[in-house]
Amino acid sequence: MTQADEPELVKHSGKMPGEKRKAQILSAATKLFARAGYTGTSLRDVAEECGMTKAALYYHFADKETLLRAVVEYRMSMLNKVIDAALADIPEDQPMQRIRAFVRASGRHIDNDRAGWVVGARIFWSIDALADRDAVIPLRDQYEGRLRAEIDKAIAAGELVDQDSGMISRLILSWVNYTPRWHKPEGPLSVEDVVDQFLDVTLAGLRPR
Amino acid sequence: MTQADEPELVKHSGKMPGEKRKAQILSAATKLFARAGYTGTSLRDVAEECGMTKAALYYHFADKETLLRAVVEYRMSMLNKVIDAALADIPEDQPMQRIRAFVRASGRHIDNDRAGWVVGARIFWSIDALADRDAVIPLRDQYEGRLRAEIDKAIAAGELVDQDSGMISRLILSWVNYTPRWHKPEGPLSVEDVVDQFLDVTLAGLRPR
DNA sequence: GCCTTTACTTACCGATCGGTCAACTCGATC
DNA sequence: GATCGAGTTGACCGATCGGTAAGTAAAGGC
Repeated sequence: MTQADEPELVKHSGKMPGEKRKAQILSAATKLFARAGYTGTSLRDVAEECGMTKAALYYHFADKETLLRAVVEYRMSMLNKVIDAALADIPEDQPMQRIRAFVRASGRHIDNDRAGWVVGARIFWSIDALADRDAVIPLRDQYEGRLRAEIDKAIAAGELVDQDSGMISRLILSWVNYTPRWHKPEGPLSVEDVVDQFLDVTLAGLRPR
Repeated sequence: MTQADEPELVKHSGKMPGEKRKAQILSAATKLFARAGYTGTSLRDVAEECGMTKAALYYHFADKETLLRAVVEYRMSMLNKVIDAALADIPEDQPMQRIRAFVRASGRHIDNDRAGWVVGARIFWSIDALADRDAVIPLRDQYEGRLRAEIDKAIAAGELVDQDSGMISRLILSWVNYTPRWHKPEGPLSVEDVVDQFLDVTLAGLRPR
């Protein structure tokens, strides 16, 4: 599921069954795209990281853009699964608890898969010439919609001030998305810890008077 | 000072005095780096945008990295000037007002020079192979230090809860830096308006009980 | 034993990249 | 009007890019 969980996938030479190879390529591409950017990563780099030839990549993916899209689609669908699992435990009528679960699960996801997050949240959306984002946009909307729905419910229940829920969700997603830009994994606080603290401040600032 | 203020600089062919040409190149490079990224922008693109040849670029800048560094140094020093000017009007013993002035000036700066902000805040720091960031790091520290100093004063004065000022400044800079990622210039709210609203929420959440 | 499919390799393509160089233009200086 | 240097040009370099063509080793079904 995460980079850290797939150590056996790197640098494996020789033939591999298609699905396993595809997963390995996705993992390697995620890592390299996150490190050097999309245009800064060559397909030779990706192939070498997998212990294979560049030409073999084209057996599994049509071209470089398709590979990038596959990386992002995979990571975004994983994120949505994580969010769904986190919200499943919490009653529908507890929007404040569900907001916290959303934020914590997002932080945990970033802790588990930083490279995937970088590619999915930063790199993918900043490639100007990228054609056909159609498959990924619904995945992003699903993620953001989960949060916004809970904010709306919290406002309706009088647990948050009656402000535009779009603005509130963008405020929250700001520091969720920005944390890995400065956060160092080796520090005492995990990303999950940090966003939990930030949520305390933000929710306190949004409490109805 | 900003992209919008330099329309006469683009596509001017023929000879130009060195300083003016350099400013034009910086402006064009800023725009193109922001649009397509560093590796995604070729020096031919930059030269063409200026109405000159790629070879002529090398008369003004040693290489591509030097050009990027020059772009970022220029934009960061402009940002620090804007911040200094905004803080100059406000008494030293009013840290909360000074925090707001800092945030508003940052938002205004983003409104005025989005491309410069994108290159300076996003692209520059994500180029992994970039050597010698030494000239820019102090400029960034100066910017962030301005905010943190005011937060420390506000905490000491009992106007903010006694939490780690580094975390508080990172929380604030999160949504300041993240706003241009979703904000559309043609909308009703400017970046300055948005960060002003976000500051209301955040400061309310940090008020001592 | 044969044939198809899967997964891959070597060799190559044209385009473009960052960067270099000798030669040129042209206004200012004397 | 010769000189000089700032600014620029076009032609070129080796390297690398994304992508392709042709062929092959191994595995599985029949």
